[in-house]
Amino acid sequence: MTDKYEQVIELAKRRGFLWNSFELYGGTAGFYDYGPLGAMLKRRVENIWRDIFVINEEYYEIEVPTIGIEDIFIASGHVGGFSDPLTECLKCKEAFRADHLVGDVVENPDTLSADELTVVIGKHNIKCPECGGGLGKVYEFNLMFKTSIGPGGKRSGYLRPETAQGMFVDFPRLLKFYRDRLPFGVTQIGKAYRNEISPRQGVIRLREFTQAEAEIFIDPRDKTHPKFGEISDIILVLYSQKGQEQGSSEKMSIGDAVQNKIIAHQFLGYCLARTYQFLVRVGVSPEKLRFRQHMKDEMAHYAADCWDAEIQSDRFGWVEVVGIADRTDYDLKAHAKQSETELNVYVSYDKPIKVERFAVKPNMGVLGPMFKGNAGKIANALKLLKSEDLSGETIEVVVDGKVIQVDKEAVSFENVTEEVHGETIIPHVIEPSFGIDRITYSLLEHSYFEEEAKVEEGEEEEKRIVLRLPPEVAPVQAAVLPLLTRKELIDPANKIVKALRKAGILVAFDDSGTIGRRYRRNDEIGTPYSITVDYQTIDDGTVTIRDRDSMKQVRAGMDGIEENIYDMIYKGKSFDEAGRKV
RNA sequence: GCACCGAUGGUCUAGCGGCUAUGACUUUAGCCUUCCAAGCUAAUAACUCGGGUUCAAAUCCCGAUCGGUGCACCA
Repeated sequence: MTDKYEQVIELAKRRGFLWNSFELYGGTAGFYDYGPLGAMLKRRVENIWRDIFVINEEYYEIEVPTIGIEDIFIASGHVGGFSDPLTECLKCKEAFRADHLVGDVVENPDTLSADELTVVIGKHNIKCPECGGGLGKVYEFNLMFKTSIGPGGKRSGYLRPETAQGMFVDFPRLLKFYRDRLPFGVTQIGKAYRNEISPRQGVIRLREFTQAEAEIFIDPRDKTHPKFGEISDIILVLYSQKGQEQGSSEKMSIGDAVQNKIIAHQFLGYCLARTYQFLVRVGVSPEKLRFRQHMKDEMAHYAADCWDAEIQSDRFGWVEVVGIADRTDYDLKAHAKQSETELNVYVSYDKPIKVERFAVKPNMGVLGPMFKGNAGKIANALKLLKSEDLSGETIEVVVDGKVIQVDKEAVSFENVTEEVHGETIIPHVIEPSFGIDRITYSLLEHSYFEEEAKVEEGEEEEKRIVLRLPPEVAPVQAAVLPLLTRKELIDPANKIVKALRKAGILVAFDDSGTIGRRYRRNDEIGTPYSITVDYQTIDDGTVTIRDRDSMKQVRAGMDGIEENIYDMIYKGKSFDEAGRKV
């Protein structure tokens, strides 16, 4: 079976985009190398992501270690949730928590190691609860790569299973950086690691992969977005909870989807729109892209709403490439608890509100001489009393476990009206999380075309492989080709190469083989423009520029060629404007 | 992790116990060539790894690794 995955991977290997890591030693599943062209392609994808989220949304990028300390992942739930001892039924293959199975026969099963659990299961002859079959050896199931920090192995560390936690942990610093105001966002592009039991599907499921994530901290009472109007007309294919029950997706504008409560709120809708724009810009086909809402039972319990961007691939069907979730205040609360530090924001009201409050005022002039060193503690205790505590003849407070009587003279109290200017809240987090490797593979697949090509009538059609990458992401952006291997053509070609490089364009010079072969070579790696130097160049200083997709050519001046090409790549200048038709 | 199938130059492939291991494409050097791959000459380059059977293993057996598919797991 030759499917598109195979064709794309074959091309990727052959031309230096992507291949299995450690091939020299036989390879290891779940790891892929990006070759010279692949690394460049991926970097360009990341830079477009930066353009959208870092530059245009002003969600500054940070970089934190890929190794995290244990506390972080205790808070995030990865330590507890991702390290269960599992055993499988040898007959029906069902997997079970081994510690749960031995719960009736052992005091504290969670303290036992996998080997010990295996022994217990054997000794008590515990069978599969489903079918009564025998159970296999118990193994630890933990998605995180564990390591130790420093000598002695006393401190545990983990390779992060997602980049998100680093941004939550830095919340107090980031809040200061953004001058104590909501909303603000922060991003990170980096590696994450999951020790998958059996990674399959090539580059789709990796043990080491690149995530681009944004964590946007917003006021939970206001989930509108100031720029919602810019994107509310964008039409997306939505595969909502309801749609999934009915088995159908629908096209709908983001404005309508938020209006009809299909998407929970504006902020989430806004993120969906920017995600759509990003994916299409890097080369994903819009007709092979949809947004699927998580079903209630698959959504994390804390999440308010969650949508995945899914891309259709030839072999794997719909593949999740982006997750966009409203994570509420779950993460900040978890880290606040684990670190015993408040993680919240003081939010001012538009107008101060008036609040009536019962206020106790201890008279320090009396309390001081009376209680000396204890006076401060007693005063604090008094402040907590309610009006009924103060109505009796004597006032009693408890300090350090002792009941102390305080003279009424020493305390005054009244109802006061106070102005309150704001309150402390825990922000909610909106998290768009991108799988860069999956996106990079997907755009390769969507760009890959095999077609029958002929330039002129009467010629025989021949197979042409072409990667229709957007010029902006193409790893090689221009090829400079002397028509023949002659010095008088090579010299001007070298001049053009220099000019293009100076303009920041990645350019490849190629004078090997016939011109046709060189065009094909460049088609295959997605080079959008080829510049050919011929004998007319010597006469009148013009060259031909060939368009990868249409195979059409225009004639344009050698002078200013770098600007000409640059504008086509980055400024949307059309190929027809680049020169005179030939 | 289980079951089944597979693994030969960069890529695709022939090979079914006995050779110097097919062939094509690619690549490199040169020739030819005035715009869409394969005209000429030459060169480079492979049996996944480890064990076993045999006089002899790319070929048969066992194991490992990697890849594919199904189950399980995962998002």
